Parts: sequence; C-alpha cells; structure tokens
Amino acid sequence: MAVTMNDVARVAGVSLKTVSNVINNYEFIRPTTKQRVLDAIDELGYETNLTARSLRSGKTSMLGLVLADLSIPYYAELASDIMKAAWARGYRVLVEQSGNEPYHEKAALQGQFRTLTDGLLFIPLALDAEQIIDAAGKKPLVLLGEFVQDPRLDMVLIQNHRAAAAVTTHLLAGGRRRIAVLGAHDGDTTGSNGLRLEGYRAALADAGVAYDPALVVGCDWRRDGGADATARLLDSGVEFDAVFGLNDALALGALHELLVRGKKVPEEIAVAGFDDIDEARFASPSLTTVAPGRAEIAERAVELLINRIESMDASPQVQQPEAAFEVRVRQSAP
Amino acid sequence: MAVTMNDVARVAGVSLKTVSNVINNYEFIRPTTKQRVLDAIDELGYETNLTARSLRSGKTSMLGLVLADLSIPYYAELASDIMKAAWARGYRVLVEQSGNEPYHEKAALQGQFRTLTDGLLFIPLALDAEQIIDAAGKKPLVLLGEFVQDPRLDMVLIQNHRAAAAVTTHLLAGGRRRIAVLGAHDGDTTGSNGLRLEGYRAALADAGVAYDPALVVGCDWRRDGGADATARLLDSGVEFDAVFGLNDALALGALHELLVRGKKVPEEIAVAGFDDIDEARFASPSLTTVAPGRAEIAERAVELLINRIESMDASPQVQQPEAAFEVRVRQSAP
DNA sequence: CTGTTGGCATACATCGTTGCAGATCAGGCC
DNA sequence: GGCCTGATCTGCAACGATGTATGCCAACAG
Repeated sequence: MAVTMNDVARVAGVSLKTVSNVINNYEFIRPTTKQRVLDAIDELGYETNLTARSLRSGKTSMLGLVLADLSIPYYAELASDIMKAAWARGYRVLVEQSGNEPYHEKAALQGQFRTLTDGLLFIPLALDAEQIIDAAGKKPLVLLGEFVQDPRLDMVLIQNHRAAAAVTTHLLAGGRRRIAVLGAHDGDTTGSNGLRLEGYRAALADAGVAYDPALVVGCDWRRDGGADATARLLDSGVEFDAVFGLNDALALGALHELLVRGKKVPEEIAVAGFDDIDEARFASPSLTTVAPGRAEIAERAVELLINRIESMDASPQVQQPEAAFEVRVRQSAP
Repeated sequence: MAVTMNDVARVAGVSLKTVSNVINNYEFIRPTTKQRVLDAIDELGYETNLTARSLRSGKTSMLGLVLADLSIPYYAELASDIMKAAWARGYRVLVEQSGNEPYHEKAALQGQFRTLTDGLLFIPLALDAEQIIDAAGKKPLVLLGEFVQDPRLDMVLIQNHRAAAAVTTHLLAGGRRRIAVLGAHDGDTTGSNGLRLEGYRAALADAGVAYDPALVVGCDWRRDGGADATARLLDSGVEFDAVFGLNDALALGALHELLVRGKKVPEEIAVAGFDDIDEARFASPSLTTVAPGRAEIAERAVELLINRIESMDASPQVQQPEAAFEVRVRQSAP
C-alpha cells in the first residue's frame, strides 16, 4: 500500500538502487538522473521506511531514556533538554517510565525495548551499580544523576557534594544555625541523598556548627513528602531556622506546609532546595536553590552516548564529566 | 553478532519457524518442544528484534505524541498518563516536541517520524484544522486539547466552555464581580483561549454581571506571561477583585506577581486557574482550579487511537468523546 | 586499435522476522 | 487397508531498504 523505492524507481525509469543512492546522497549521479528521481519521489509522495532502513543498517537512530516519571518536573525538564540535544544530532528519544520500581528498571535495561535503541540514557533510582552492570546488555549505556556511582560505568556527574555544601554555606551566611534537611536519613552516604547530606555536613563542619541528627528527616522526594516531613518536624518541637530540601519538590512541599502553619518565610524560617526547576522561580516566596547544570548534563550525556554509539570500539576508558552548578539566591533564603 | 532466531533454532534442534511460533504463542506446539525452545532462548539470551518484526508485520507498536514541550507541566503530566495508558495496551510512545512552531508541527505530521509509528496523538497549537487535514497522511490521527476543533477529525474534547464557566461561577459565588482574565484577547472565540473566554462570558451573563474587555489580557500561556500580564493590569489602574488564568501556569504567574506586589490572596484578590497541574495543590496559597480530566483524556485518546489502528476499515464515523471536569476549590479562591 | 581509468548505473544477496502453504504423522473410522 | 482429521512442524517467500560486486560506456593514453 505504501509507496516504496521500487515504485519510485519504476516511475523514474531507473533501478531501485539508484533511488537509494539519490536518497543517501551518493556522489556520482548525473544531475539529470538525480532530478528525475527527486521528481518521482515528489510525485508519489515517497517516504523512506525507517524500519526497513534500521533492519538493514543495524541502527535505529533512537536513544532510550529511562526515568521514574515525566510528571516529576525535574525529570520532565531534563527529558526535554535531552530530546533537544539528541534531535540536534539526528537522534530521537524513546522514553520509558520506570515508576522508580526495580522490576521496571531492570526490564528497561534488558527488555526488547533495547532492540529499538542504539544506546541508553538511564537515571537509576532503584538499582545499584552491580545490578545495573549485570542487567545491562552490551549496547552503550550512560548513567545520569548518580544515585549510583561506579568506576566501571559511563556517567555524567552532578556535583552533589559541593553543590549541597554551597547551598548550606549560603544558609549559614544568612545567620541560620539550625538547618533541617529533608530527604535523607542520618548516616546516608551514597546516592544523591547521601552525597548531598555529606555536603551539608561538610559545610556545617567548615563553619564550626554542630551536626544534629534530629534535624535530618527522610521522606519521598516529592512535594507531599516534603510537606509531611515538615509537619512532623514542626510537631516534634525540634527547633530549626531553615529547611534544606534535597530537591526542589521537597523544598516546595516544605514551603507550603510552613506557610500553612503560619510561619514566616524567610523571616522565621529560610527554605532552600536543589535542582532549580522552573517552578522554583515562581513560588511565593520564590525558592532559593542550586541549579545543577541541567542543560549541560543533558548535552554531555547525549554527546557521550552518541560518541560511544558511533565508535563502539574506541576509547574503552570510562568517562565521567562533571556539570557546573550555581546557587540561585531568591526570596526564600536571601 | 546478535543472537537470532536461527541460532535458537539450531540449539533447540527445531526449525526457525517453530521458534517464531513459540514466541508468538502459536497454539499447536508440543509442550516438550516449546520447553526446548524456551530453554534455548534462555541459554542464548535471545531477544526478538523488534525492527525486523515491524518490517515484516507492518506494525511498529509505537504511537507518536506531538506536543509543545515537556518542560511545561501540563504536557508533561499528560504525556506521563498517555504513556501509561499506551503501555497497558502494549504500545510505546515516541514523543516529538514541536516547540509550538508551525514548521515543526507540520514536520511531525508528515515527516519520516510517522513511518515509525502506527498512529499519532497530536496536541495542535500552531496549525488549524485545514492545515492539519492537508498535512496529515493516511495513518490514524487523534487530536487532543482542541485548540482545534473540526468535524472531520477524531479528537478527545475538553469541556473548555463549561469548565471555564464553572470556575467563573465559583468566583462569582464568592462575591467577586471584577474578574480579570489572563491568556485571551477580547473577541477570541475559537481555540482553548476562545472557548474558555466564552465560558467566562456566559457565566458572567448568567449572573447578570457586565463583561468588561479591559479585564481581558492576552499573553503567553506560561508563568512569566501570567506574571507580566498581572503587572500590566496592576499598573494600568484597572480595578479587579479576582484573576482567572486560562491555565494554571498563568494563574501561578499571576499569584506570584500579586504577592510580590503585596496584594493579599484571596482576601483582596482571588485567583483561579485551569488544568489542575500537580503544582497547583502545593502553591501558597494553594490554587483553585478546574481539573479537565487529564487521566480520562489520556485514556480515551489512546483507546480511540488504538481502535483506529487495529481496525483501520471499520467505523469511519468521527469520534469526539468529552472528558468530565471538576472544579477544585482551594485557598486562592475559597 | 587495444587497454585503462573513472563516472554512473545495476543485480543480487542480505538484515531477522512472520504469513502462507504445505509436509508429516498418529489415530479414528468405515 | 484406505481415507480423513487434526495436531505438529517445516520451507519458502516476502517486508523495504542498503552493501558489495560488477557491468557498461566514454574518454584518453599508448
């Protein structure tokens, strides 16, 4: 039913392969022939069947992207950047939502899904490095966001530790001494939660402020997690003059809860987050946070992955570039 | 290099076609044979090459989704729902960002991209019905969100008019009489902007409140558009006691600007939006808005599209189901 | 006139599957 | 025994493109 190269060839009066050559910009084609083919393509409305091309060439020109859920703003914004970066290089992106479940993450790493892509960008949340290495096939894989960090894997690093320290230092500079942390448990040292918590502790130590585990509250990295944790903190009677949400969703949830409880932000309690999602600028008060270099992360990750794809053999050396971060000071913690 | 059915067949000691039959759950296979094949698949780590299957079968089991940008929360949340609905039916979703540009929208409708999908979900922003019909190929197409509405096209309808009227009525019931509208120009009657504006006017008329064009401010449907428009409104000296953002981003932008300017919300000025994005619940004050039935829209659209795909010939009748809406009353306009 | 070169076009095999049309074989029935 | 039925398995030809090898012809050198 669809128009094929064969049809075009017949109309143009050339062989099928010549049509293929025209489409692929083969050098040695007489201009007149080329024009005849192009006219035929136009006339018939021919479009190359990418499926067939993929089968023959072994490349799909698609990248897989595995993340928890697009309804989470940080991932959505990152996905948007990634798609633009990939597009600019002639690749499309096939998104797979893992829902943060190990089962789905593993399925995405192994599953048939992989046969549709030339390589995979993966934001691991539930699996650890060992499991990822076990599950991953031989196709190129680049990790993002480093809940996981491992010398055997390509990844683009967020400077969790230093960025978190920078935010904490900013809060300390504002005179805050009792800074609550939302989204980690006392003792976490790995993953984004652990690294950010460590950054926080390092900043405290630098400033000579004591670390109080009572100020550290674990919860889901979502708005309602942040709100709940803040409520618990307030109810517990622990004193604090600032809240550091380990991501913006947590901070925004905290902000909401504080305002509901009649606390003045930032006068009584300052609030800071991590990620600089769009929403942070428009919260009331606007949210102080740290931008982890999202666009740069997307760009680097896509670039790294495509390099791996297009030169499979070369450079077996693992790469782990770091993105630059920047503290964005706004009203919630001036 | 990759393991193929042929390899599996050799190991299992059966024909290639039998392997295929096992994979496709062909009925008449001796259990022992089936087991032998499954064992071989396991042993070799065979995975079906979906590209080859697509070529042979003519189906890709992928749906295209064209929207402006995933960094816009409403689209991201809708995309997430659509992907889940599609997944549940054995389809994947290939997202294409149009950036709200006619050129990109047209490319997405026609381009080679379509050869990778069995059908398309399309949220048109820049093209009108005529252009869409011209550009679209013969593959199934379902429109969402109806900036465009046309009897020749399948689509899932948002009840723009009635939902906007309901929100307006809610504001009126709260005693507001000077309700500013952000995101439409006086006189708009088509598209989401026009339909929502008409709903607003209808509600005013019902309540016997005069319509004042000075209260209607056009702008980009984004947070900063809403903030700017609100600033202009305040500066212009026009009196108003409520703001109705034609989507939540506008309303949140307005909310932000009002608070920055020291206005009390909702005491002095009430704010309401449209979409019920996640963020609305966690704004401070939380945002009154109308939920257009996002999950239902996603579900219906995917269902409709897949029905079209799987029975191309049947039911040439255009379908345009309507999703149920619901006003969500929160603090910004109690 | 023959041999070589280079531009241009073609034929054929092939990528990994699935649809179609048998082939084979055991069991049941007359 | 011959024939039919239905379960089980197989071979061949596609799907629509591209890589490789090669053919053909004009131009040009010897």
